[in-house]
Amino acid sequence: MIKITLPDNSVKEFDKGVTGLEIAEAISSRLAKEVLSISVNGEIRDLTRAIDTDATIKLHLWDDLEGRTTFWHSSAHLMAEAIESSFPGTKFGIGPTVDNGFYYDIDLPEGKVLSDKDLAGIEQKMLELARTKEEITRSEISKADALKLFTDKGDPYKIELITDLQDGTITTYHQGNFTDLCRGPHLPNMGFIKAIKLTSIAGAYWRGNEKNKMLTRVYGITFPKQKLLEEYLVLLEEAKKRDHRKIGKEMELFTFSAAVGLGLPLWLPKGTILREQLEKFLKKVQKKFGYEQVITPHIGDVGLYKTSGHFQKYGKDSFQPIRTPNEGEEYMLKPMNCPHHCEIFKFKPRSYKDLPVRMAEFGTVYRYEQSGELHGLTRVRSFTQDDAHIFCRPDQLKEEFLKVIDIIFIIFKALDFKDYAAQISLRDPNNKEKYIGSDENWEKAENAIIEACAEKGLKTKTELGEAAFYGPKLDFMIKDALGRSWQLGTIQVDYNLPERFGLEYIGADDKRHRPVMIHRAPFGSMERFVAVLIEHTAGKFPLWLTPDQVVILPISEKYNDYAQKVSNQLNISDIRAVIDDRNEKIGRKIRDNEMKHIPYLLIVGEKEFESNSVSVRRQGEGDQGSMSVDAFAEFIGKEVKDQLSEAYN
RNA sequence: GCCAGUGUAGCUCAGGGGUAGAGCGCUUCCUUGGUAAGGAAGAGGUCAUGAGUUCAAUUCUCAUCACCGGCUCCA
Repeated sequence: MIKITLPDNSVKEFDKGVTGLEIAEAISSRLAKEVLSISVNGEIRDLTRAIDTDATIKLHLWDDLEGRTTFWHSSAHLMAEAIESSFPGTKFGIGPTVDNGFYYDIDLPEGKVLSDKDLAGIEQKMLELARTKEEITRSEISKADALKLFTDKGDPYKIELITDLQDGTITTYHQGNFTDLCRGPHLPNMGFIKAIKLTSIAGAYWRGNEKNKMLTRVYGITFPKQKLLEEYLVLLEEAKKRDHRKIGKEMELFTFSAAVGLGLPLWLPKGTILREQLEKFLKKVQKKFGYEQVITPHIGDVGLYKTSGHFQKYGKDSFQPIRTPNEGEEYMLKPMNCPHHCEIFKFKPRSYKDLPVRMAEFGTVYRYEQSGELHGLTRVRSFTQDDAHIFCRPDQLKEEFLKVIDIIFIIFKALDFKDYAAQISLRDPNNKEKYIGSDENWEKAENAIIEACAEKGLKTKTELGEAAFYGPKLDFMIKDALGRSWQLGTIQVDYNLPERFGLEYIGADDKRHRPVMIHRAPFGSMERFVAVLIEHTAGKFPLWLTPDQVVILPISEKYNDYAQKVSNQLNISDIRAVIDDRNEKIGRKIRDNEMKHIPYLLIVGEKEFESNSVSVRRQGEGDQGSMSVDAFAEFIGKEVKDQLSEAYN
C-alpha cells in the first residue's frame, strides 16, 4: 500500500501502482469523468501512469491551467493525426500549447498549401477521431529506437529534436494511427475533446530562426463542451470590438494616411486631447519626483549615434541619414533621446551634490520598423516616448530605480491597470558579443535591477537574452483585448553610455567619477500606451482623461444660445464640453451621445433656461435630476480632482 | 523581411463576365420636439493599382501595393 496525500492534506491508502484515474474514481465518479491530468509530487503526469510510491497529488480539471494545458496538448496531437490522414506525407515540427489553445507547425508535402478553407475539413476529421475515443498510450523509448522510428516515418524535424535529447529521457505518445515524440502528459483518450475550432493559419520559421525553412502553423482551440466553445467565440467577438484601431477611428482619436507614410500616426483633435491629458498627468507626477523637462531636436549628427553605438548596431535598418548641402555632413532622425540628454548633462561640470539629475522629455523618435511589424498604434515608425534619463551616483542607483517603479505604480493605479506582468530582461550569457560594455558593469546593472525588484516585492519573470544591447531592463507588460502582450513601462540601467560619452561628476574627494544612467519611460510610448488604454477601457476613459467630458443637448434650436452660454461657463472651469446642436429630437441626441461614451449629458430647454440650470444624465445611468450650472461645474471638478488625487496618494 | 487571408461609398457590409447596391453618416427641406433612433429629397464609387484572358473584366488569372492574422525583429 502507498499513501496518497490530497490537496486538503487528507491521506488515502491505495495499492502500489494505482493510477490518477483510479484515485479520482475512488473520490467520485463525476470527478473521474472530468479530471484531465495529475500532479504527482509537483510533476504533471498522465492519469493512466502508475504511482509506485507515497505521493502528494493534485488532480487537474478544466479550471486548472495544468488541466487545460494537458487537454490542448492532446488536441494538438489529435490535429496532427487528422492532418496526417488528410495530407499524407506531411512532416511535423512542434505542437505546443499557448494561452488560448495550441498549434502545430507542419511541413506539407511538396506543392501543397493549406488555406482557411481546409480548416473545416480538418475539424471534422478531428471530431470523427475524437468520437472513437482513441486511447493515448505512452512509451519510454531509447534514443536509437526513437531515431529509427522517425527516420522510417520520414520526419526530419523530429530527428533534429531527438538528436538534442538525452538517451533515457525520450518518450513517445501514440493514438490511433499517429505517434509523436512528446514529453507529455496527455489525456487518457481523445474522447474528452468535444468541441473544436481551428482559428488560423500562419507561417512560422522552424525553431524560430529566420534562416530556417518557414513551416505552416495551424492554431486551434478545443473544449470539453460545445457550450464553452460558443462562449469563447462570443468573447472573441467582444474583444474585437475593443480593438484600438476600430475605436480609434470611431472616436476620432487617430488615423493613418498612406500619403503621409506607413506607420506614421496622425493624431486627431480628440486623440490629441487624450494624449495631452496623459502628458499633463505624468509631468505633474514627475515634478513631484524631482524631474526637470528638457526639449531637444528631432535630428542629430550621425557622429552622435556612432558615439552611442546605435549607428553601428541599427544604422543599416534605420531611416537613412539626411544629407546637407555640405559634402560629408549627415544627420539622422533621432531613434532615441539618450544621446541628446547625455550632451545636456555635459553642458556644465557636475558636482556629486547635483546628482541625481533627472532629465525628462516627451521626445518623438523615428525607427524604421519592418513593414510586417507595423500594427495600429502599438508598433509605429514615429512615436513619442515619455522619456527621462536619471544620471546618478552608483550609491543612488537602487533608490532611484525604486522611485521609478513608484511612478509606474502611480500610473497603473490611475488608469486601473491591475493585470500586468513584470519582466527582468538580462543578457544572454552564451552570446555576449551581442552587447556592449564590460562584464563587470553588466553584472552591477543586472544585480541592481534584481535587488530593486526584490525590495519592492515585485513578482517578476526573468528572460535571458532579452536585454537591450547596452544594458539590462525591467519591463512592464500589459495584454491587449486579444491577449497579445505589449511592453509599456520600461526601466533600464546603463553603465555604458556614460562611459561612451565620457560623462563625469566631481566627487567629494575632488576626483572625477562616472555617473550611472537610468533610462525610463513609464508609459513606454504615448502611442502604444493610448492603444492599450483604449483596449483596456473599450473607449470609456475616466472623466479626467476623456476628450469630451460633457455634451450639452438643447431640446430645440431655440436653446442653442443657452447651450453655448453653459458651454462657455464650463470651459472657464476647465471642463471640456461640446454641444450637439443638430436639428434632432432630444431622444435621438441622447441615444447618439450615450453611444459615444461621453460621461455627462446635459439637457437644456425651457425649464433650464429659466432657472440657469442643467438637467444631468450620467452616461449609462440615466437621468440624475437637475442642478445649477455652477453646482454642476463644481461637482464635476471635484470628481476629476478625486480621481487624480486617489492616484497620487 | 517571411507565410496565409482580405481589398466595393466617409463607416459597416451585400452583390456579381454586360461599367453597381443597402444601412449608418453627410447636404438641403419639413418638423421645434423633455430623457436611447421624427419625415422627405439629394450628393457621394476609375469596385486598391497594373497587366493578361475575353466581343465585353469591378467580377476570372497573374503581379504590385495596402490592410488583417501569425513568424522574425523591436535601441
